[in-house]
Amino acid sequence: MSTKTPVTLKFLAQKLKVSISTVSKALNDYPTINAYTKERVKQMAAELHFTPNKSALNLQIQKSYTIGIILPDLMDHYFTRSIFGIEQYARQHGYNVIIGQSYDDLKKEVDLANMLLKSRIDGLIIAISKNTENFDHLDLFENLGLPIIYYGRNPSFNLSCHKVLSNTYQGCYKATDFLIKRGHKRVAYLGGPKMISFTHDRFKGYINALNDSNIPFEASLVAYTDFDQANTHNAIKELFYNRENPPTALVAFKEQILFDAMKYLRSNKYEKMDQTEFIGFGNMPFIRYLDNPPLASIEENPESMGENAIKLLLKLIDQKTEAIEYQEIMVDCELVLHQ
Amino acid sequence: MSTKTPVTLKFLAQKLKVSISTVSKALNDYPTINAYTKERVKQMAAELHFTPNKSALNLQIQKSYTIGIILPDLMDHYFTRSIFGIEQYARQHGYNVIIGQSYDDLKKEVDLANMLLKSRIDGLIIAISKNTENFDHLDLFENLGLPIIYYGRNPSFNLSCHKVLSNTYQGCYKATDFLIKRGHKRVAYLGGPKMISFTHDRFKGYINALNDSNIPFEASLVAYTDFDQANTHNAIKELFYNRENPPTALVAFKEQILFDAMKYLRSNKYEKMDQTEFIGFGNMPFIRYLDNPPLASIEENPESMGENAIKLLLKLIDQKTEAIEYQEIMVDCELVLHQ
DNA sequence: TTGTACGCGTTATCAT
DNA sequence: ATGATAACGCGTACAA
Repeated sequence: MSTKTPVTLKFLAQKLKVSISTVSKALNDYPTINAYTKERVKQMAAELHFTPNKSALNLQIQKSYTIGIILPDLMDHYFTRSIFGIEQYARQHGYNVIIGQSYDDLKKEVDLANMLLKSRIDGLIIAISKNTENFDHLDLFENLGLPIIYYGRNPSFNLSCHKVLSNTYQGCYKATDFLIKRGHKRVAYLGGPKMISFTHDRFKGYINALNDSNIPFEASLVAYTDFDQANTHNAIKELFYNRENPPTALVAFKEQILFDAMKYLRSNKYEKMDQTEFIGFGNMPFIRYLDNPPLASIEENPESMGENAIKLLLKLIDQKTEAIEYQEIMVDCELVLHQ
Repeated sequence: MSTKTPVTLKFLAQKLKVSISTVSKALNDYPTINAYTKERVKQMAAELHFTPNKSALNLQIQKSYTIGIILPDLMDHYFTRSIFGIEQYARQHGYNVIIGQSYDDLKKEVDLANMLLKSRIDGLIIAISKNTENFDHLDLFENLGLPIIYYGRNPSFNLSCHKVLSNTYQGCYKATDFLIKRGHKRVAYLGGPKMISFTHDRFKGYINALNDSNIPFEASLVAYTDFDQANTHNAIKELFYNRENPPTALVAFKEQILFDAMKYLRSNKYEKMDQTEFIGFGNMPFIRYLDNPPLASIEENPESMGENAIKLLLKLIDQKTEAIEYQEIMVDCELVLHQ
């Protein structure tokens, strides 16, 4: 009861008075092993709860059947949901998954990458931190022949790589177009941080939707913010106050930002609140708890993005052939109505 | 560029024309190795980006420096936040962390446990699924001498084990007492599923707070629900409608439930809404987006719970001595005001 | 039908 | 100061 002897093939072999390889073969159903012997071995293995040691296996087959995921933050439902898509498919195909959070900190991201390197993962799926401009820690993987999929966040600096991203352009086009079709002539766009490429992709969707409906673009209907509440309030002041013609609809970069904006307008008793319609990116689950939810959400389908990422990754892992062309997969967004 | 030779000690040794053990010792700063040799070896190792193979190390030292976490769902901020506490402390002490989601499904939980067993983790921290009544898959760990900490969810059926839990009794007492001190004579309690022990622990806190203030208990001020919206609406009808003296304050099992309740009352224009005060368990981050937030939240401090769990686990791992007494750690809750 | 021997990458012990 | 060897647990080619 006190000093545990680990249950290994060797241990089983000694107990059964056969050789180690007989035990191994029996457990792996080798046809050359006597049925009775197999029975004895399997019986004893079950009784003692034998489980093959993964480290030993990895060492032997030179493969870990493990893939790594690095992402900024599990508190962000976008990423948490993406894991669901990855995990499902990975497990079905015999792969395990190690998740690491960088907390949007480059140093943590580098540490995680090195840890995963030591663990000899077979491939990596990563949503880079917002400060990742140097890719040395990730290039190590490619140099070793380990495939990387960049997903969820666009590594603008790192052009030649596999990417799986939400089609944020299409999502923003769809939302803007939807608002126009509902009769809005004055649709505003509230963008996110300007360093993030998605901010500009979405802007393109916005402006193309306007163009396609022959609505003239008006610079004063566009403002930018980040995840700081005060900055969002300022942007909203710009867009909605001290002007003759405030917008009648708004498309926002992220629902977190949108909710700050809506709360600000409502608590300041913005008089045209009831005639103004709002759409943001995210489709967060707690929208059901809001007394006055936005008109709709742009659902980015993170699960599907995750699934696309893992599918591509496993293809690259299996394909021991020469590296295939770099892929860029875009996952379409949908509009989800709340009212 | 095409057929990668893995960078191992052997590979380095061949390149440098020294023995494998010299390389190993040089990299590990053995005092017996010539300074110049060390330099040469380290130089080459850095150049070729050598990283020791974790599987080989694990095999050799019979320890993985990895701990497993099994929890129901990363979409639940309570668990996601608990990871933060675990990760920080674990990494500081040289341990890695593997996270697995059971999605509250016993079969998935068993699969995860077996996977972690194969991976030869050094210990496990688990929040059991709501269906976990049989503990065979977890007893395997204890039989192997691997410590388990049950956390976040109370395994009522499995008495002799280490537990780290939120002190839900104390939290509910505090909230109820706070409401009483604010002048409320009629405080209601909306409990969660009756199978969950926390439901009853919280009830005890509620009723003890009443007693300590000499407020008579009234059965009609207590109702139960689960995470289904319709059931919550029914419970709220019971508590607030068709009666002379509805409660003037409510303590709810979980904020998800509380928000459903508040939205229901508000959208039905419950006339005394403005004089009624609400408190729920959770302190969810999106409360800042609500136009009418509850009075306060009971903050369960999941990070601290995670940290307590990992601290105890590492103590048990290091302590190769005979198993110490089973511990039950309670993490106190705090009241966080929103108005 | 079963057993022996080797190698995966690493460290530690014991030569040299 | 350096090198040879064994061991960790496993699968498999080859020998018996």
